[in-house]
Amino acid sequence: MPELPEVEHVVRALRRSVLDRVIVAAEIHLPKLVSPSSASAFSRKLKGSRIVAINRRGKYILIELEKPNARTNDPSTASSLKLAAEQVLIVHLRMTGKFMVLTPDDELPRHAHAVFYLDDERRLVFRDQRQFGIMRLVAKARVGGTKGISELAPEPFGSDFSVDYLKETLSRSKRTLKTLLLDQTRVLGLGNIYASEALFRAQINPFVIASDLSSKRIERLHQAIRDVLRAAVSGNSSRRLNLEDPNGFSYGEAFGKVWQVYDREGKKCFKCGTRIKRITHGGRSTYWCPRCQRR
DNA sequence: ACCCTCACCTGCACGC
DNA sequence: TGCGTGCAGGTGAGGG
Repeated sequence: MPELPEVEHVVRALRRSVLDRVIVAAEIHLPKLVSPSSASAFSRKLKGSRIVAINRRGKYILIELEKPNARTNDPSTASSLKLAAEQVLIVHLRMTGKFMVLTPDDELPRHAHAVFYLDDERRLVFRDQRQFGIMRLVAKARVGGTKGISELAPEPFGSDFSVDYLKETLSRSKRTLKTLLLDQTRVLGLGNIYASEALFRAQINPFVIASDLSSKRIERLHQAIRDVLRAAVSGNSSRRLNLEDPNGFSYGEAFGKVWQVYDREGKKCFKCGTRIKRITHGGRSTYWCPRCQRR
């Protein structure tokens, strides 16, 4: 149930463990994972592809693949490598998607919806208990135009995500801050945990209407968003995600970490001692300190 | 154009 | 023990 920092950790772990490997075969056990592509077409396209880069855009994982052109029995095309097809495997983990790497002796776990056989005998497995995760295969040149990715807000650590950008964005919305922070087309990278955490850090009430926020508070919120995400990305680097260790650190329990407000309903605010509140709307919980985050 | 509600799934913790 | 309910870190379709 990853937000941007957890996805970043998955990306780094994938790089450490499968970069430069060739996918010699692929099995898709849950057709809707790759819909609207068919499972067989998807597997066929992946087969023979080398993993040449692994990146992230928002919460999407982008696995760049190169597949040598199939017509290698033509002796006149000695330079067939130049014709390598560049594809990108786009993966979104949604709530429960996870990657793991299995050695030949390992048994396939439950909910293993995709299995990629690598050229070193290992298998890269995608598990997803709730089956919300998605995979798409697109030509490299078309990644930026892919629905879902093309609408994303600027990367939170990039210069495009400026105070001015946030001011402009908030000024045009009548939604509450909590809702707006979850909208990846406005502010990128936060999920339900870090949205609450960022608002606490900025000492701003989650139910304030976006366009009502003062300049001073917008600046605080901007800083808080970056601080919260940065802390989660770097704070966990001491414990690396290891896709090959089933008992190892997984991002779900990443952080034996204590949230400031998330999941702390009824507990004392670390700052002022007031009991943390929670309400649910639209099926999502929002946590806040009614004293530190007054309206 | 915007925003809200619901749907997509499985599994776990809880109360009766 | 079993069953019902609510909840879980994300998004997208569909409708107002």
